[in-house]
Amino acid sequence: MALSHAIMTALLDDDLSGYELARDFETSLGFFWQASHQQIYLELRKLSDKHWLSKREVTQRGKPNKIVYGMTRAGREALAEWVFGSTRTQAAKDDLLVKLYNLDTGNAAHLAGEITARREEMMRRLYLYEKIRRRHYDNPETLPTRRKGVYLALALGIHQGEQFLAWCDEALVLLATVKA
Amino acid sequence: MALSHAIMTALLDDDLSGYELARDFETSLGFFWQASHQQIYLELRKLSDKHWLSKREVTQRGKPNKIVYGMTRAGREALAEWVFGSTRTQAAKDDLLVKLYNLDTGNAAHLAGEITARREEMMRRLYLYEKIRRRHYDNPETLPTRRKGVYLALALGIHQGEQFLAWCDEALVLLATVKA
DNA sequence: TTTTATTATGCAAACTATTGCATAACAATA
DNA sequence: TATTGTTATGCAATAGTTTGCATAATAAAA
Repeated sequence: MALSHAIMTALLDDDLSGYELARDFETSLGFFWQASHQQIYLELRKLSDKHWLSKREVTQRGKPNKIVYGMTRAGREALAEWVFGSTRTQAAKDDLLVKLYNLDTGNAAHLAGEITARREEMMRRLYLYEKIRRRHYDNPETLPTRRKGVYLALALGIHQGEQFLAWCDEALVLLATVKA
Repeated sequence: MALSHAIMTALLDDDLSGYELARDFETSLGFFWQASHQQIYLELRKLSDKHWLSKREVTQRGKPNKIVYGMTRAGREALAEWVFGSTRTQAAKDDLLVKLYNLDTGNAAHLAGEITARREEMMRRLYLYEKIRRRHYDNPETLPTRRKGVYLALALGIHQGEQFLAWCDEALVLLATVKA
């Protein structure tokens, strides 16, 4: 179970509310780990019950109040320990690949459409990635240690993304050879 | 929910028992969709209750009998319909990337070890992929339609895998610059 | 002033997945 | 003969995730 660890990782440097976490998870760490707000709120409560996170209510003007969570000493220790554990590779479960196993003359055009949509989505994402990389991670060797790790995650995202675009192009060419 | 669809996809051409499916899921389709035998048996029962799969007991000599499942007309229709639905991209949830966000001088060596292990695992997998590709998918344009789809899934696996190896090398170089 | 959007948090039900345990037929080995 | 390994299927408990619903404060627009 790693959602809790992903959340704690997001709280390493900043204290955040559930709402802010949910928003941030749509970008940055969320590129590598997604979660709905329901899950995040649930996990936050569990973690603060365990005393791995501290919570405090913040009064706001013009907005509803929020509950801000931050890492405790115990939380940092537990997270650091988790990093030392070993992880199994998890297969990327992707509907699209299962669907491709079902390719026939009737659905080739539909699948080509899905691949085109994925391609566009990936283009947008790569644009974001690249923007972040150029702005904050231009010279990886000179970064402070932790940022090097973040850079590597970003680099994998970029490489895999570019690879995916190339695959989409190959796939679209091959799918075009399937006559309806 | 796509485990049911992955199972039906595996049964498109051959009738298989739960045990055989579980074994096959460790290779082939299983590269893109993993499931434990418990899940598979459960899903098989659900699908045959829905009459999307037929079941029959096969008497064996020298081994316990097995229950073999096969696609029904209704199952094929439901699967074909599912292929036409649209799919959301699911974020690859990978512990390793979350761990990298926690990079520090204390865990750099450990993470390098994990990456090395992943690299070796991917090498073995690529070896398998390549063997399959050379043997069965050497000339994609001339394949029958459905096999073209399978080829594309394999091609993505190969491309992403090679990309991953390159990333591992980059990561190991950068991690080596982190002083303990 | 009613509606709509944003910020903010949560419950409950249903579904999906993992872990641990259990059984049993048969073969091969010690 | 007792143990171990392979084939074969399953239950139960727990954990994790998704979906649908619900609430409420405030701001901005219609």
